Amino acid sequence: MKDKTNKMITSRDVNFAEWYTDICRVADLVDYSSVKGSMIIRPYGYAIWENIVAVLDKKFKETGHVNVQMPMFIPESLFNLEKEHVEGFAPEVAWVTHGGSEELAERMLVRPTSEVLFCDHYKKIIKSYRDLPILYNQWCTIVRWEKETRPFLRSREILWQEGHTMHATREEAIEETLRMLNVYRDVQENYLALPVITGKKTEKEKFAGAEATYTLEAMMYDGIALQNGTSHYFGQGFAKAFGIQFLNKENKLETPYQTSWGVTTRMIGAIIMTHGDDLGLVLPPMIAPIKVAIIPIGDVNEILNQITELLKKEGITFVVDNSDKSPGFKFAEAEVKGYPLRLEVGKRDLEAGCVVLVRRDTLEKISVPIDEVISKIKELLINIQSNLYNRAKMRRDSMIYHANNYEEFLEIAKNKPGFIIGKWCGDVNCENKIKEDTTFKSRCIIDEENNGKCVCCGKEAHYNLYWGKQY
RNA sequence: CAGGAAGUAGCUUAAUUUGGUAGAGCACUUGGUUCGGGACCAAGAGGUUGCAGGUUCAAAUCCUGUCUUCCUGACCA
Repeated sequence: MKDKTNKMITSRDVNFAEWYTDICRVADLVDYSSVKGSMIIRPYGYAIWENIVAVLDKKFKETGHVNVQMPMFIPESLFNLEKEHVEGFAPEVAWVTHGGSEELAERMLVRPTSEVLFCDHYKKIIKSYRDLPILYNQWCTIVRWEKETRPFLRSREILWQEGHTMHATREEAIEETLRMLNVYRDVQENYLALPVITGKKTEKEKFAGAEATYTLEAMMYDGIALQNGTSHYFGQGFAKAFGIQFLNKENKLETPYQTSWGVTTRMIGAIIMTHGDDLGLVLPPMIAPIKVAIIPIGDVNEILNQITELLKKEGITFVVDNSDKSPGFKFAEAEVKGYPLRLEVGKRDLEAGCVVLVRRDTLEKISVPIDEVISKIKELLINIQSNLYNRAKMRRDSMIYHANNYEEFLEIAKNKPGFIIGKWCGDVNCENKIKEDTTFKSRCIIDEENNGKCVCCGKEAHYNLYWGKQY
C-alpha cells in the first residue's frame, strides 16, 4: 500500500493547533467570515450540529421541557440587576448604542447569555405554586466579545442551547441541575463518543451568579481540557434580584429556585480533537450525517442500485461518489470527511460476490459477501461507535496522573500533558498559585473528603480535584 | 488584550530585498483516454495584489492607518 498521508493536513503530533484548523477547513466544516470570530458553519458542519440538536432536543422534551425564543437585546438597566452576573460578563459584551443614526437613550447589550431575559419574563408569568416548575429551553445564538477566537472552540457569536428553569423548592432545582448534567453526559458519551468527567466547579471557577456550577470536562488528544457543557444551580439569587415570587399552598409569598444549563457547537470541536487523525475527521456513527461513502470502481451500476435501495430501506445515510476522480482520490476524500464506513465495489469484488467495507476508525478493510452487506454495515457502525468511545477513554485514562505534593505536581504539569488528580485545602490562593506556576486550573471536584494534604500548600485537604490546562 | 508571523486567483505560492507588462502548481470548466490509494492529454476560464490613505512619471513592492488569519500567553462555553 502506498503512502497514505494527507498533504493538506498538518500532522497532529507536529502542530496540534494547525492540525485542528486544517481539519475544520479541509473537511468543509467551517469558513471564516469577514468579522473576526464569526464563523460560517458550512452544510457538512451544520449537518453534524443538526444531528446533535435532534438528539438533545428529544431528550429535553422527554424530560418535560418546552422551547421558547427570547429577544436578542438586553437593556443595560435590566442587565445590571444581578451584580455578580454583571461583573462576570461585562468585559465581553457587545453594545448596541444607535438605532439608525439616532443614539439610544439607554444602550442595550446583545445577550451573552439569557438569564436576565428569562427572569424578566418569569417575573410576569409566575404567580402561584401552580405555575411551577417552569421548564424552558432556547436554541439561539449569543454574543461574547472574545479576544482570541478559534472555529467551534471559541467564537464571538456562539450557537447554543440554554435551559432556564424555575422550581418551588431547592431540592427540586438541584435535582433538575443534576438531571440535565446527566442528559448531557448521556449524549456526549453515547452519541458523541466523548468520555467526560462530570463534577462541581470550585467557587473560583463557577458561573457568574450561580450558587453551584456542574461541568462536563473532556480531554482532547493533546491532553488539554475542553469544558463541554455546564449545568448551574442558581438558588434564589436571580429570583430575588428580579423580584420573582409566588404564592405557595399556604398562601404565603415565596421566592422560587432556579437552574440554567447549556451546551454549544464547541462539542463539534471536541469531536474533532478527540477522534480525528492525520487523515482527517473521524465521526461517531450516531451523529455522522453520512454513515457510508460508496465508491464504485468501474461500471458496477447494477449492484450499486441494489445496495443503495437496501440502505434507503434501512434508513442508513450514504453518498455515492460517481465523479470521474480516481479511486485513490475518492478514498482520501472519504477519509477527510470522516465517514464512518467506506464501501468499495469494483469488478474484482463482483467476481468474488463481495464488496469491501473500510472502517474509518481503524482503516481495516473487510471483504463482505453481497447478501451480508447490510447486516455487516449495521454491526460495524455499532462497533465503530463503541470503539471510538473506548479508544478515547483509554487514552484519557492513560493521561490522568496523581500528585501528592507540590513537587510532584510541578513535575507532572511540566512534563506530561493531561489531567492531574490532587487534593486541595479549599483556599483560592492555592488555585491561583497553581495557575500562576503551571497554567493548570481546577477542572472539577471529585469528592469532598477530609484526609490528606493540599497538593499546593500542604495543609489539611478538604477536596479531591481534577486539575488541567484548558482551551 | 500582550508578544510574534502573515495577507498576491478557491488553495499553496513567485515577483517585494533593488518600485517598471502580476507568473506557476493544485483545484475549477470543456472534450477525450483512464479507474483497487490523491491518474493522463489537449483546450479554457479565473487577479482593480485584504481595505483606506500617502509618496512617485510609475506601487504587489516604499510609508501610515485599519481589518483579517495563524502561533504563544492572559480571559472565557
